[in-house]
Amino acid sequence: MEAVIKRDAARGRREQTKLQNRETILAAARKVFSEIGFGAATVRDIIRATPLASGTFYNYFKSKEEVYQAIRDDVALAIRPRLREERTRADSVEAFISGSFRTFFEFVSRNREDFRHLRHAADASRLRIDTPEVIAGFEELREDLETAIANGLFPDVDADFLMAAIVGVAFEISERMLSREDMDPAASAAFATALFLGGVRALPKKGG
Amino acid sequence: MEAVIKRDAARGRREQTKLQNRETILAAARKVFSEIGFGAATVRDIIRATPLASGTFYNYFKSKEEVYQAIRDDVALAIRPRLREERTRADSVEAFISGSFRTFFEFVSRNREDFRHLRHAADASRLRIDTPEVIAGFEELREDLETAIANGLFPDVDADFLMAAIVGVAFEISERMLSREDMDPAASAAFATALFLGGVRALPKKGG
Amino acid sequence: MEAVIKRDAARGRREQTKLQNRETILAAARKVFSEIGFGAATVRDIIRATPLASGTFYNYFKSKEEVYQAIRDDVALAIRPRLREERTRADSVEAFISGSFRTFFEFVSRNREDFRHLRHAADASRLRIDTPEVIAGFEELREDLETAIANGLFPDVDADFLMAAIVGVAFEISERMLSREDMDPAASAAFATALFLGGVRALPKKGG
Amino acid sequence: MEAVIKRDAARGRREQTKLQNRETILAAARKVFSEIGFGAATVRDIIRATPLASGTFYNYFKSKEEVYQAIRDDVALAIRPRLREERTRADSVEAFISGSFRTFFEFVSRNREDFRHLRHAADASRLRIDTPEVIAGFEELREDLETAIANGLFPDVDADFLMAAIVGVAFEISERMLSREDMDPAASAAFATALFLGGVRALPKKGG
DNA sequence: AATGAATGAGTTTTCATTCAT
DNA sequence: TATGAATGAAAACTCATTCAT
Repeated sequence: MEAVIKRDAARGRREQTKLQNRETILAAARKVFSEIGFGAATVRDIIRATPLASGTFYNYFKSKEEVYQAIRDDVALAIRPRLREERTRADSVEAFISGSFRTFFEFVSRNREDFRHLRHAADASRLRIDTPEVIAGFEELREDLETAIANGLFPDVDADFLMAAIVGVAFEISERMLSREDMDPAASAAFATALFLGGVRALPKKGG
Repeated sequence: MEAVIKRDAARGRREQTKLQNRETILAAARKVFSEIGFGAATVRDIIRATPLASGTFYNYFKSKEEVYQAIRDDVALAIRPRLREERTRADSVEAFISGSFRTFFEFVSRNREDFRHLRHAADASRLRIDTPEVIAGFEELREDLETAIANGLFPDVDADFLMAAIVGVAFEISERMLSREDMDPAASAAFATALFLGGVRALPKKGG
Repeated sequence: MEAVIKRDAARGRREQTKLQNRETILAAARKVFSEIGFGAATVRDIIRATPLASGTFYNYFKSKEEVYQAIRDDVALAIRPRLREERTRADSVEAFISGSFRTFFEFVSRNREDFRHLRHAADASRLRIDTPEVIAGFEELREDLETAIANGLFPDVDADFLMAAIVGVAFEISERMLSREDMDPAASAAFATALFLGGVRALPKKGG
Repeated sequence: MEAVIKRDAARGRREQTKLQNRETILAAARKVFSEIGFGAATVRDIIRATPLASGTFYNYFKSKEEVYQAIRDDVALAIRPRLREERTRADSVEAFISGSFRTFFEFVSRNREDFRHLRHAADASRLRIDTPEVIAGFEELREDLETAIANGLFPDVDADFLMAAIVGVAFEISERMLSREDMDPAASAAFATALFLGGVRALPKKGG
């Protein structure tokens, strides 16, 4: 009886197509990388975050490095069209900047649980981890900025530094936003947008 | 009396050796972290980069995390007074912003090895551990901003968000700067300053 | 169908190997504990007394403490049903007491290796870990005593204390018995039984 | 200034005579052995339970085995006269038995804190540890019994088994007693004494 | 004699990878 | 192809003991 039950469970798992197993591993890897970082992550960690057996991992990937590459590829494939669409829609610096921040802070706000756990990782420590997705997102942002500069939308500035500034402000303000009772993504976006469009003197007055 | 003097001399030498060993370990850790990243580094790697015995490591630190915190604290302790001085001297928004960024990027440039391990190509994860020293540095910035607002130097904006924006831009642009062959702290400071004073449209033209 | 049969056969063999490995480790641990004592024994000692690899130990047990508990549980599981049967059959105080002690000392005598490590000359410490199994055995004894009291078999005494007294005498006399060349469970049982039925003045004369 | 304070603290320690250091180490060892057992105890554990430096240990003892021997010697020296006195005073089986149990349970009751911590050692495990003192006490009890038998006070029974029975009952009932709200050493002693003088049928009725 | 940091051998534990089923 | 236990190399950590002061 018991054996039969066990066998059925096994079949259930087995009936996942190969593609599903691959996706299962990739999803687990994304989770693990975002939680403890690529360097500290072990193949065991990834397998443990999966219902699969350890040996199965090696049917799909040779190492965690290969998984990493696969995630980068997947993400790039999935994200590029959306970003391209947004980018072509922006017809001004204002639209580009405010659209980016609004989207980002709303995303953070909607997925607050995913972000918050990062802050409770180790006792007094804060971890900010660049998963393959995040890095790909950064690269995409730079490409978009370069395109915008080429199109005359932006002045001919250092796209790399500008990308860094946007990313830095986005992440740091997110953390502040997450620590507040009345999380307000619109206000956060307004603050960051004003800063990038006119500097500190253009910032909204407090409680205004 | 004589015995006391002797003992004190002994203690002096001993304490110095202790301090030197601590520095030896910290230096080795800085090297290892910057070479292979924090996540991938092991305590063994650190010990191996040292002439000391394995057990000796544990006389000074409990884990690589503790070493990391010590490095961060050292750095924060070194830069905080300089930043504070710069900001206290400032009599305009321009002086406050440009002084802060100039000091910060120059410090990062001069201590590039300590900062490089914050993010390394071989390791896709970025670890930012906020030790009490680091947090205190952030708080100092906020306090200075609040004082500047009270003094009418800055408009009455959200000091918490502004602090976050400054910190985010400083750290992210530092990383970009560190990854470049021709590290140019002055240019980095000019970029960040221009952004905070006038927004993207005030940014210096590339190669300008 | 065929595949299923094959798989089940495989599982059967695998499960058996697992069980055998577990037994191999437990046997090695019994040997090591009885030779050098529980406190002084290391996981390495246990592994070394085994043809298995070091990592294999950790597939079965987390620590030597866990091995110890497993041994205790095995023993308790083996003896509990016999004791219970003996006590349930008893129709007099004499039968209850003498049956319990006879069964216990005979069991100890037959499984002397499992019990010997409870206390060993080389180790001055005696460890008694009350796993759920062992505690359940004690509770069973108390329940049986309470039933016997309710049935008028025993006077209305403190069942908790009486249980403690029986357990204490059983374990301590076992240790003495195990340390003797001519282990004599019948004599041990006669001694304990006489004590519980008539006190020290009813004890058998030495060598009698 | 700080150095001076340190030096004074050092002098305070140094002014302990050699004998005091020896006693300090022995007391620490007794504590450690009773808490984690001789086998599991390390020299480090003993030093840690001391204000002394690690090297100092080796000025007094070569190993933990040597400490153990010293404790046994000390205890034997201190306890023998008292036991001899008690033994010579007892002029009947009743006096011997009831005196022993009364003394023991009162001792346990008065030192409940020392005994209770044994039960909270490891989560669900109970440890009973024979320190040198305890073992010496057992041996003394056996000698006393043998003397009593020789004097015709006790019948000619197996003194080793009788000692084991007394010890087992004393310890197990102590545990039960310690777990009760209304700890009553007199009642515990009465129970054990009645058992040893007349068997289960002579036990006091519950609540009587 | 007292100190306590250094040592490195030894123990504990984890991990990537293999392989029989 | 999936499974998951076995493996043993390597990492993490502890310890008894020494020795310069």
